Amino acid sequence: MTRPPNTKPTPTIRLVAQEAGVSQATVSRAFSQPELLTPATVEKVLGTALRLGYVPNQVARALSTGRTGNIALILPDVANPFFSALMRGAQAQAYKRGYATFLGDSDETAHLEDMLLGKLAAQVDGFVLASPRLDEPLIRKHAARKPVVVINRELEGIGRVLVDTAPGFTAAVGLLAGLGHRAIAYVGAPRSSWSSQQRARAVAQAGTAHGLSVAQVDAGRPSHEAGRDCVAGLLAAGVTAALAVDDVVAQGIMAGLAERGLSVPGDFSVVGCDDIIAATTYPPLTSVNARCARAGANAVDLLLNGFANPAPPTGSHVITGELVIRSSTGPAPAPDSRASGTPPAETGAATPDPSSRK
Amino acid sequence: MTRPPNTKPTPTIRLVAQEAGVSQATVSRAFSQPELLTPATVEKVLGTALRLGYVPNQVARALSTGRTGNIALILPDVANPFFSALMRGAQAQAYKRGYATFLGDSDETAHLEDMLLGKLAAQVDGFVLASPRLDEPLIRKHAARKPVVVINRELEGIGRVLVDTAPGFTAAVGLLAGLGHRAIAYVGAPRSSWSSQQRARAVAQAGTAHGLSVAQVDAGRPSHEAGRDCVAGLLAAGVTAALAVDDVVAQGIMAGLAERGLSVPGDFSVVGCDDIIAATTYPPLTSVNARCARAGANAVDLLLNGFANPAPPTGSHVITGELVIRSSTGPAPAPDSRASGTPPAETGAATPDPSSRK
DNA sequence: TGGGAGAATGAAAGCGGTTTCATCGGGAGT
DNA sequence: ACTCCCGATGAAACCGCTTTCATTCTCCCA
Repeated sequence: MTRPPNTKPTPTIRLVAQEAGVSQATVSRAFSQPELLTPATVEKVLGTALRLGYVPNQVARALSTGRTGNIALILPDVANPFFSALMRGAQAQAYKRGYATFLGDSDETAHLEDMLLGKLAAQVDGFVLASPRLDEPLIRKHAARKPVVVINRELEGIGRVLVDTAPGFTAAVGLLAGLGHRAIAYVGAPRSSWSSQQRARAVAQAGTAHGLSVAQVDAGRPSHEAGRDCVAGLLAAGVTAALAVDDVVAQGIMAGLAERGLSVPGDFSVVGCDDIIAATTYPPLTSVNARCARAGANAVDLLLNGFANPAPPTGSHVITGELVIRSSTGPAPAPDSRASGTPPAETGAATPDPSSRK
Repeated sequence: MTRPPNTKPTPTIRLVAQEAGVSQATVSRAFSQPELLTPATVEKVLGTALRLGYVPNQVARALSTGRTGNIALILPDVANPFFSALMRGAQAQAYKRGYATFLGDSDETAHLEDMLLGKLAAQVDGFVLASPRLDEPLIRKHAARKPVVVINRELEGIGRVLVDTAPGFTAAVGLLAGLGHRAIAYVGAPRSSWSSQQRARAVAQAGTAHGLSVAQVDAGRPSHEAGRDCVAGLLAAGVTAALAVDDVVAQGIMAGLAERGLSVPGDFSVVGCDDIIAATTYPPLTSVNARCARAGANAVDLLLNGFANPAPPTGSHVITGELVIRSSTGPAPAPDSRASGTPPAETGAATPDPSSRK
């Protein structure tokens, strides 16, 4: 039982009890249920505790009570802006409600996710699983042990927060149709992603409704590179606009277009999703706002509220993502003006930018 | 001792012991000191443990041993790509070495940082403090209780990882000087930031060495908006190139320039720092690589290695950031060619992009 | 004035591990 | 063949706190 280095012997409840001339139970109660004690006793105990610099040991308390005051947030990739934002919202909300947050990055792999869930289980009161890569039975196994709230995954009977970006994508397709585009593409992630599937479906349906031809492109792991690499395919397919699964891919597409001397939105329109980094490019990206931070905060609320009830959290909470129109979308190019290498329009299309004020 | 809701009785060491027909002590040893046991016994125990889904309870272990197997990572803003990347590296390294990671976002405030340190202290074996906003005495106070490693802060006697970007900035100034720029600017964050100070100094010194005039601009909290907003000032100051405290600000500057119809690098050169998101714009940003992920991983290593020693970690570990030349830097514009709104050069300057392969 | 109800407190049994110390066999040395 | 010693395992104490249950002690009311 070697103590870790650099740790001054911390005063324990026993010492305080001795010093104050009461029992350990009384000291304990002075901290957790003072209403059971005489005000005088409470004062005496708290006084000596303060004098001794005593602070209740959270670990011991957790072992005894079974509640840790911690939650864990597991997500596929911290470096992805969507998850960073989500994490920020979640962590802040947890802190606000008195909980500390473990972070687990699964590096997009189901296996690591499983390991993290297992390792952390004893140290937390519940999990928030963002876009889990784990298969359903495994998720349910873990959910049976500890309360779990998932984000962006449809699992009946498990608490979940869903960011419904379908309306935003539908609106985006409508926007493009109105701008005269006749052939568009959706650039998605692998089908394991619930979000990407949902978005693909919305684009396909809206495309049909507007009489557009819709190409579906799978970019693989969503990254800037992936977006850039699929530009050749997009141009070959003859589309004049692309909707991407997220802003990172959308920016990749913009970079790929720029490399070829094509301007946005003059020659090609691009729509992203998440709206975290959409405003940081030039031209700023038209994007579907996913309210990531709010999704994180809501998930934490759902989880924490569930602690009070005997039953696990089970409701589903839907957040609707709306289209934010900026300057990466514009009128479809005339059929022959393409590939002429015209310089980018300086001010973008005449679409408003309702979010530039934020 | 009400258990939290929704908790199936987790298998304990006792159950495994019964099931495997051995004592608790043996089960414990099978996990923590298997070399004391017969290989056959170990196998038997681990087998039944696996079958039962037993995982050692970290909380109980922590109470007994005094070491939690956790560390905490405190940083000013999770959403900032620099810290996201750092976090990713830190978390991965901690996991690799068997530690779980608490995340604390201080929202750039010293007070929250202090609270987090206090709340988490009992649950972790040590802290990694990235770019702490806390004042020195308070940091030392916490460091006296638990091992602490700081990133990007110079505190004698406390373990620290410093990302030395000065050489990169010096090289960047040299590059700009070679390209014919005579008046440049450094766009920094408030002076509370060690990194920004260090960079400002490097730019000033290198500028003097090359006979350039160097303007110092304080952009406030480093953000895309801040970068965009300072463009007017930059142009008014008559500089033809700017070095920014980080890539986010650099991208803001690029956006501000684009809004005014100025092309990069045709009319103006921009250099960023961190190199996390530098390659995701068009033109891709020349940037000083800060090796964020490595900084995070190194900090964790420093902290964890310190656990073995009786004394707290105290060394300083320096990571040198090198300049990565991409396409946002080019020859200084001819004095009169400015503001003509020429389209961006399609391929950027003739500078190589050594990192485009990554 | 006696009997309870109830409030304040204490004793002690866990929570789920780790670790010391004792125990038990079984070669090796002579 | 008889110690001696060591390697493998078990029994039990302990980590610091919570909580049940028992114990006192008051105080109120019949």
